[in-house]
Amino acid sequence: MNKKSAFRRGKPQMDSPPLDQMISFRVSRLQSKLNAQAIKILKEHADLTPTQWRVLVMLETLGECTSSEIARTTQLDKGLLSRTIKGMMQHRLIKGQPSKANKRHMLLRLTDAGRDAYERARPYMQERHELLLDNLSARERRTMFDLFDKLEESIGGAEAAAGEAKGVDTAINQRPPKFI
Amino acid sequence: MNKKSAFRRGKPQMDSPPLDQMISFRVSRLQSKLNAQAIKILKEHADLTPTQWRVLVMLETLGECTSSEIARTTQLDKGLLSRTIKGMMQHRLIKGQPSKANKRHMLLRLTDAGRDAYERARPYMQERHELLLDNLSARERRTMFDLFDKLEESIGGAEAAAGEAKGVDTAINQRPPKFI
DNA sequence: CCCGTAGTGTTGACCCGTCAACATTATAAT
DNA sequence: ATTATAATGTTGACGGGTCAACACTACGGG
Repeated sequence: MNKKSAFRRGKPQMDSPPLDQMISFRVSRLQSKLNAQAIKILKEHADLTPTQWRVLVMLETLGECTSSEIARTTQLDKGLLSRTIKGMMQHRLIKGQPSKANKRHMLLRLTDAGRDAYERARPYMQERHELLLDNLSARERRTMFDLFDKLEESIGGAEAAAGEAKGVDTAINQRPPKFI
Repeated sequence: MNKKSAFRRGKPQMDSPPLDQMISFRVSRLQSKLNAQAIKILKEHADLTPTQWRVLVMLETLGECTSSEIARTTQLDKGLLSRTIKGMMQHRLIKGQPSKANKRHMLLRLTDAGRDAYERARPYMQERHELLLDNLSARERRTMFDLFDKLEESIGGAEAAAGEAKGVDTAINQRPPKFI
């Protein structure tokens, strides 16, 4: 006997399958939709990818910085960033000059073309963001980022707690109590 | 002159760069972390991928259904589902028999091995979910799914509104049964 | 000064999710 | 019945993100 919830399959609309109440699944689906929307807007108005857009935002804000600074701030993968930056340089959206103070660093800056692309996309991205906010109550808006923070923190905490056995969190050799 | 916010770059931790206040970016980062956590748990305890896990959850709930039913309910891509289901059949986690009523349909059901895998992973996935909820206040918990719903709805609305310009609708979401 | 360690950025390999095209079958229209 | 249209599921192609290995540089302690 199944302890099914109150929905049954069939043609008519079914309400709230169990996955809909799982945070991870909802975040994943929401991300897909947001990402698809962003891809479309950015491609249409400035021929950018979301990651390129994020790099532009960071450079616009920081003025001049390195790849690792962006990686730390955004927590984006450094490999992804390396390729993205390489592509943006080939497209002349940014330029990089080696730092004489630190030979490992590549100091990145926007080109005029980069700032152009940013300014072409910005109003649409902003409008989209405000559209997202418009449908939220003031309270929901205030709660939202707290939720993001707390959820991310929970994951970090769980990671740390699980990895506490060993110094390194390579994470593969964590014996389950049983099974496997 | 830049209208920078009150954070400056440098070695010490910087607070709240502009991307941190963008919904799409935060959802994307949160999804990455949640997904990485799920991948780890599922691989360790049941050798499943997140998509496989979701199919198991749906089958456990629905009892018997078709790929398209899962696609409609979860809004997962039908191509992704097709491959996932094929893999799960090869691993004997599910079995499918062609429907005699509708030759296009493949009726899917859990095997014992599939139910086993589900039961091995379930307690850990549940524990993880409760851990996520534990750090949220009751009010935040109540607000969270409203936020998911409203944000997804905003995107759908924007898609429809923006899509009238061009015929194409990019649509991750398979159209839900029309009837409305 | 030297060596071990940590940080920076590049690259290759890999997997997953997305999209489009397609064959097949069901359904609706006339 | 015939035909057009929609739905189901498969497949190939592609892009993007993740991970690990690597080379190179900087730094700190002996």
